[in-house]
Parts: sequence; structure tokens; C-alpha cells
Amino acid sequence: MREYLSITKALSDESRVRIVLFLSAGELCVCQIIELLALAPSTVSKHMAILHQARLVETRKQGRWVYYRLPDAAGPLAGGAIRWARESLAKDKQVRIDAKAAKAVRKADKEELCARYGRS
Amino acid sequence: MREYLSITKALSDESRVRIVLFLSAGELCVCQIIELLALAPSTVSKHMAILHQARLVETRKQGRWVYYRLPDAAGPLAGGAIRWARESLAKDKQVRIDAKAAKAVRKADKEELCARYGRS
DNA sequence: CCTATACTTCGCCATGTATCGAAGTATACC
DNA sequence: GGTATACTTCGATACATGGCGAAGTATAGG
Repeated sequence: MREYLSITKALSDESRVRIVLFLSAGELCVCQIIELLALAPSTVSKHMAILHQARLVETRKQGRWVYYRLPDAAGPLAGGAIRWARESLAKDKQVRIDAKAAKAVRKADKEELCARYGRS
Repeated sequence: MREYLSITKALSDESRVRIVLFLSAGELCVCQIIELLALAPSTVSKHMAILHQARLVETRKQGRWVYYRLPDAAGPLAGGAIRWARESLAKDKQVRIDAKAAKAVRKADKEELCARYGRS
């Protein structure tokens, strides 16, 4: 029950489910997620901690950057939840916009993107 | 997204997911749910309203009693969510205990059960 | 009608949560 | 080492949520 609740609470917040769907297309570093959600770094960091605690994301540190990705081998509960969320929101407008934005962010130069968190 | 969030928020509370699993075995009236959860009537009523708003339960009024049940033809989102919750918690200890308690409550005499909400 | 029963709604309170900015940590580069 | 970048943690705030009891509504039965 505890695992179920940590997963459903994590995925019942709009920002966090958007993050999970971003990561469905591959890993991202925190500054890219900050850019996509347009939230403060501290806020995103807290969301990532909640997702991590629910075992919905894994982390990888490389130099100055911290990358998050969906688990390579998610537990059955987490895996099913992610799959269900993805299917449920497949046709959502915001999610479609997000997918395009994520594509652009992945192509963008990271140096330029992350400096001062991309706020130009 | 709104529908997704209302469903996941509804199902990310322990009391509410327990209610949904109770109803998987058939409809129950509010006083029976009150008995099973050992919560105040007003609290249960609020939970039922949240589940109803998320289209996770339907209601039927018969005399003094209000019965709740899972939707006969749930929307694809709600149906999938309920199925997923049921599978995810199939082996949960609390849920197993609940299933037995629900069986007993269904057999019990309603007059005796509901009077003063069963607090003897 | 009047009472009792079965909820529901309202008002309140304690706790939890999403957000931010500021301060702290860690890494890279000069 | 010093500075800049990329986070994370801390502290504060505003709002949402879960719980209760009291009061309101609706129905059944004398």
C-alpha cells in the first residue's frame, strides 16, 4: 500500500506527470526540465526527489549536470503506472505541446540553455 | 489532463482506494462503508463526493439508504485506473483484511449495522 | 405531524504540499 | 585557489486536503 500510495501521489501532480512523460523520450538534465516547466530550480529539484523516492526515475551525475531518466528496469508497480499515465494522456493537448518543446530543448545547445537557467 | 488528475488524485488517498476496492465486490450503502473504514459519516460522505466527481463511482438512492457502486460502463480512463489499482493492491495485506471485513458486513443485518452508525 | 434514521453540507482545525528565494554543495575551468 | 555553473537543501508562505462535530435535508414509520 505504501508503494502504491507513493507512486500515485507522485503521479497525481501535473508538473510531475509532465516530467515523467518528458523522460519517456529519453533522459534530460535538470536545467532542461526547469526550462520546459518554467519553474524555479528548487521546485523542480523537489519534484525530482519525490519521483526518485517513488522509484519512478533514476539519476546519473555527469560533471556539473544531473541527468534523470525512467528506470531501465522499473518495478512492476512503477512500470505499470508509467505506462498507464502515458496511455491516459496520449491525446492530451498539453502533453503534445510538451513533446514538441522537449524535442527542441534536446536539440538546443546546453551551454546556452542552462546559463542562468535559460532566462534570457 | 483534468480528468487524469481528478482520477489520480481521487485514487491516491488510502481511504478512497480502499472504498473503490470494497465496491469491486458489489455495491454498498454509506453506512456500511462508514463501518468498514471506521471514519465519521461526514468524512466518508466527502470521500464519496470526490470519487463521484471523478466518475469512479455511481450512486443509487433507495429509501433512507444511498448505495454506491463502480460504474456499469466506466469511461476508459476511470475503468483503466480502477483495474490498475485493483491489480496493484491485489496482494496488499490491508486490502485482504478489508475483503474479509466487507464480506462480513454484507452478510450483517443492515438495521443493526446502521443504527447510530454501528458504534455499539 | 413528529420522531428516528441516513446521509450531506458547513465550519473549523491540523497537517501536507507546491511554490519561491536564499543559502549551501559540488564540479569544472581559468 | 577563485570564480562560475548546476544543482540541492532550507526556510517561509499560501493554499489544498483529511479529519471531526454540528447543523441541515430527506425519507420512513408511527
